Amino acid sequence: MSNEIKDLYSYQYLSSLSLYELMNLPTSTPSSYGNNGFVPSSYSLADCFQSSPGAAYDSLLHKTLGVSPSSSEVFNSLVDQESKHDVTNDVIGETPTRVSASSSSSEADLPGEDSGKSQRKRELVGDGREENQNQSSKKVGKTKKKEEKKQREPRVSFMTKSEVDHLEDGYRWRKYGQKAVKNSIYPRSYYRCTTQRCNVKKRVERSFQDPTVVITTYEGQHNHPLPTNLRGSSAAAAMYSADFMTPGSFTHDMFRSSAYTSGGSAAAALDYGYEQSSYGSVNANPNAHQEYRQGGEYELLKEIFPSIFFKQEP
DNA sequence: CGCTTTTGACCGGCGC
DNA sequence: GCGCCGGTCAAAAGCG
Repeated sequence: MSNEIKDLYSYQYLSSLSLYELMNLPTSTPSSYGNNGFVPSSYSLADCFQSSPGAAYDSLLHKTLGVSPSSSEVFNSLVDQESKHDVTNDVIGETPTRVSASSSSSEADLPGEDSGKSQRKRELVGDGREENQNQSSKKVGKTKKKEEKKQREPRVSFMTKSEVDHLEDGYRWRKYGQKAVKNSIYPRSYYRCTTQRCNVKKRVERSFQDPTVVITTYEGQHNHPLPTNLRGSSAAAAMYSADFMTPGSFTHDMFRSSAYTSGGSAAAALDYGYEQSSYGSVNANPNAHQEYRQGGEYELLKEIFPSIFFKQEP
């Protein structure tokens, strides 16, 4: 894990990138980039990645940083790294491979987190949640464990500039652990979705190199809509609910709304590690602090890769 | 009182 | 085999 963090820090961050800017990314390569700023109203980042994720990233870098060939290497190195991993495409559906999530591998950085030990506890106790986890980690044999690893839920990590560690994303989370992070003075917090039979997890940690940056990693897919009684942001809840009703209907306007609602921005990366993460800085509005993280990043990701974030009940 | 957070213990995986 | 590390558990404490 420490190596991954080092890798992450060695990557060049995207800077000054708002969601709105992301929305305006062209789908084509940088060479064809430059249509006088015209952007279709229904344009979405999902379109961008789905049509040509690599080109999208190149364009993104080109547009936001004013660089192209050298910074493209940043992305390429990510791709190379990712190509070593075992990507489960049936889980991620339409997710493009170059920015895809993986539900597996990462054996090195993430040892089986819900394997034998969880069962041990389950046998001793056993509440509703663990009963659910039982479904995914019932078998304990070594081969089963390996299979389990391969079937690990896809993970999505991204970085966000925020003053608060735990960002409001519309769902309710319960903290179940906190660990010191190696090579970092900031701890990592572990959260679980509080909804019954939903075992989505997320990890939150603050970047050691840039303390203004929060690294959030989601794992798993919610099997339920967003809670309507979202604390602190009924507007966000309404937006999320609408989003839930019409997955994939994300439009340019919605994106813009989301960006401004969240008061920030995020550039997402999918994988099981942080090495693919990049972030965009929030707009430099000193008065926007209280509006931080009303939700946005997660919804953004959910729109980009709906199959990862939302799993319909059978 | 019910829910959430804190925190030390514990476990499995992995590298040496 | 041993130690390190990431992840999880669960009792206790905190909070509204």
